[in-house]
Amino acid sequence: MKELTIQQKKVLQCIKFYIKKTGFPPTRADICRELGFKSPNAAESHLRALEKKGYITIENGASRGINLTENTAEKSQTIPVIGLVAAGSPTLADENIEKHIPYQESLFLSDFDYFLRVKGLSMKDAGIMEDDLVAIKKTSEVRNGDIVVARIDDEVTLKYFQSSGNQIKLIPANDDFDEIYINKETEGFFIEGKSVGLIREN
Amino acid sequence: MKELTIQQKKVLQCIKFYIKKTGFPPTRADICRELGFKSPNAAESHLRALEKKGYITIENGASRGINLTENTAEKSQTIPVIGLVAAGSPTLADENIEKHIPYQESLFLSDFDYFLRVKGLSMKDAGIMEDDLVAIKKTSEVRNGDIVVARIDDEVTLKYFQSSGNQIKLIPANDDFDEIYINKETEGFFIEGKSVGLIREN
DNA sequence: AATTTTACTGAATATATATACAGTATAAAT
DNA sequence: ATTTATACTGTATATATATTCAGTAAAATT
Repeated sequence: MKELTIQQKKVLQCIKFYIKKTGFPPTRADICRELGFKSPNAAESHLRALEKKGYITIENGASRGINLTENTAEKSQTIPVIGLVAAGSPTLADENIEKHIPYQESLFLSDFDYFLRVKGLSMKDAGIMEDDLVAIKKTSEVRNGDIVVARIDDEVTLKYFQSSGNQIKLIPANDDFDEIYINKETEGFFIEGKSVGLIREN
Repeated sequence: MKELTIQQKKVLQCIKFYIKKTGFPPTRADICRELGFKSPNAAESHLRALEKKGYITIENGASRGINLTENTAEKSQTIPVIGLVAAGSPTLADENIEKHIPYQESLFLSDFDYFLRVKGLSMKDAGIMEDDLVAIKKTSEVRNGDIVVARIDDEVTLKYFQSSGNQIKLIPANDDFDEIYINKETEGFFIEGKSVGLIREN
């Protein structure tokens, strides 16, 4: 979809906000009032631009006849589920995506970017079992004690994070597994994100 | 909320359908067209009746200024979260409800009735930790190996279910806890439901 | 260098729309 | 028995609203 200008984005935001607030779309005059325009034609032309770029549809002749396009309306988005394969990075590349599941805002306390399908039992004492879906927020800002998605070359794992200086410890929650020691500057080492929630489908 | 007449229900349904179809509420004339009325005042009076009964609000002077009330709009339903208190049944009585969280259809494989907030670690080896939310489907039809919500008098617990004949075993997933043996016909024993999923909010 | 797009003001207008008023008739509530 | 609510038709109208036309000016594209 074609990119919007800053001003067009403002108008689109204004429409969304107005619908959320009132339950019905704004008139040209309403948009002018909200954004400080002095002519209804300012709103009109922006609306036609948004229509041309596919963000809204306009029912000609109808009052408040603005309809947000499917892509535009943030109804219930979907979140990708990514398999935790031993070899291969958990990127959002299409070939790694197992499926999409409907996403509900405020499902967890923090927002997140994708679900990781857990393989193995290395985190079982943390209550993370095989086939669980762990909600991952993409970030490299993690604290000691966080459960993180760490990549070492092509290997991806879910572990407790513990650092002191340049030394990083990746700690499993299972006595049958060993801790991993690694240096911050090690080539091929990267923190993909951290766990902010979990779903078990049974 | 006050009951609606058949005709008023038709009008309300018409409004909902119109919004779903077009993205904005209908005019009086639109309602007349949909329902075969010949006077805009027919729609007008029905709208005022719906307003009076609290199903919609009307912004006076605004075109299409109809807004569905919170109860009326079937946005995303909410599911109650119930605390697993040692004494006290996990019924859906108001005093037991901790909060409501937004519900997304097909979040789990099966549908469910409420979330149970887990206290204690008696099921930790099953990956069920303190404060987890276990999705419970109300049913007494459970199979061996199911994780069930069992009530014994006023005590409510989450355990593995195992039965042979009249003998029932409630098995914890933690060596520090003991199995519970009980008879099917025991007074005060009841299977409230079974677990069909889990959410951890971190 | 010429054209298109963006980003408006300002005025004018046809029409879409809410809404009031005048009736008619039946059912329900007080 | 009387009032109120339901369920409309039919007419009328003030105004809310979309939309066109005439401009101005800067930025982006071709």
